[in-house]
Amino acid sequence: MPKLGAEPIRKAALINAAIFEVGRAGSLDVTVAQIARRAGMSPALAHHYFGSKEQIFLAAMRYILRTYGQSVRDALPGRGPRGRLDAIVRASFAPQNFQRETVSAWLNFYALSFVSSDAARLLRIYHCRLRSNLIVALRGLSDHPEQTADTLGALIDGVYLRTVLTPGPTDADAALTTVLSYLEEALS
Amino acid sequence: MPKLGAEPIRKAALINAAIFEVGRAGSLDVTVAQIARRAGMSPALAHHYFGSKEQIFLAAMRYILRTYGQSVRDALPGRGPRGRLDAIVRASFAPQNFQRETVSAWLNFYALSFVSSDAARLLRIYHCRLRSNLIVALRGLSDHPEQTADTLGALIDGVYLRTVLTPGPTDADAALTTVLSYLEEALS
DNA sequence: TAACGTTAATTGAGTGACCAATCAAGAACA
DNA sequence: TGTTCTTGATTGGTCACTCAATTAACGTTA
Repeated sequence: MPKLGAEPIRKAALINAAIFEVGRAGSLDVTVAQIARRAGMSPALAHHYFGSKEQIFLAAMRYILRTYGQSVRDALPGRGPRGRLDAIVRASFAPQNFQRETVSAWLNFYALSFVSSDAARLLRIYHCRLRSNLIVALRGLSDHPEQTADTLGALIDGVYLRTVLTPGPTDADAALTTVLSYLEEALS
Repeated sequence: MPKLGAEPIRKAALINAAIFEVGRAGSLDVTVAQIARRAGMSPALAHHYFGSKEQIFLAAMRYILRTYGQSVRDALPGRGPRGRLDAIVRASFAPQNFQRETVSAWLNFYALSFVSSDAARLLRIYHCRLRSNLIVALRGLSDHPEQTADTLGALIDGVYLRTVLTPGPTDADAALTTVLSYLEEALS
């Protein structure tokens, strides 16, 4: 049933499936066959479009990064410095970015950066951008914007980690409260 | 060269090798052959003593947990509440517990808890114990000991994560400073 | 518009590599 | 002699990746 223009649709389906499967398994140890099956196609087709499993993972990582970056950018404009700060933090816990599978996949892609230099590059870019966004937003609010930014970044990662590890439904509100309370203390 | 009493020595060597290899690879995706080779023996012997790869991982996880718990206990006695708090935090960044490979292995064993219920059990016990240790130590120092304990726990995990991801030598001092500065702010 | 060649989409059936786990057997000690 | 230690060889299974073949859409041209 070959309809033309299947490529972007198939690729998107594979990326979603990869995020879901990695998130579900809690590790990168998922087979191309699993991903392809969830995306509703044969493993051969997945290889046809992406060439290798690593390329699927990298595309998924880029997708998550892009989605996150977009939701930060959407939330930024037209507020004071404190508003910008809030926006960044809130974006980290917004529903699109805080599904259990997404967060779990995200953490597992961290691990990919040990093996793949492409993944390491993506991650470094993301980290630097988040850090400089935070530092800019913190200027004038904190006495040591850089230290506060580093603490805040680490805290967000840690909360992600614990969210994934805690069984049951993810509680975005609790996570957000933890981080915002820290900010409240740090900026007063 | 069969000398008697090799079992504990061989097991210890395998546990060390497993931590090192998992830490180095940044994932649980290491073969029994790799672990055995680093420990200076054949893969068959590793299976002989541990039965399965999962058992090797679990033993390594227990070892890390025991070492950490011991260094906390060593540092606890004979101080005020604030001293106890410091002791717990400092133990987390003490040299035995803060080698890059150890921290990396530790984070990867987190992931094991998705797959292995034994690993999940170990992890839950550790988390509860750390949390209650922190809450007790925070009583009288913080207005909301539980919230502070959760934030502190997440922050430590996050700092671990970032330490592993940052290339170059691990900087225990910087990590410690980040966490202690947070405490300073939170308790004032 | 009908016939035809080109290209995209799709998969079943491999292939080769790797790996966890087993086993039988040898070697050294008590 | 029996027990512990040790390993080479083997097995069964899994998986990433390839290939050849099929099907259907599209463009072209007579």
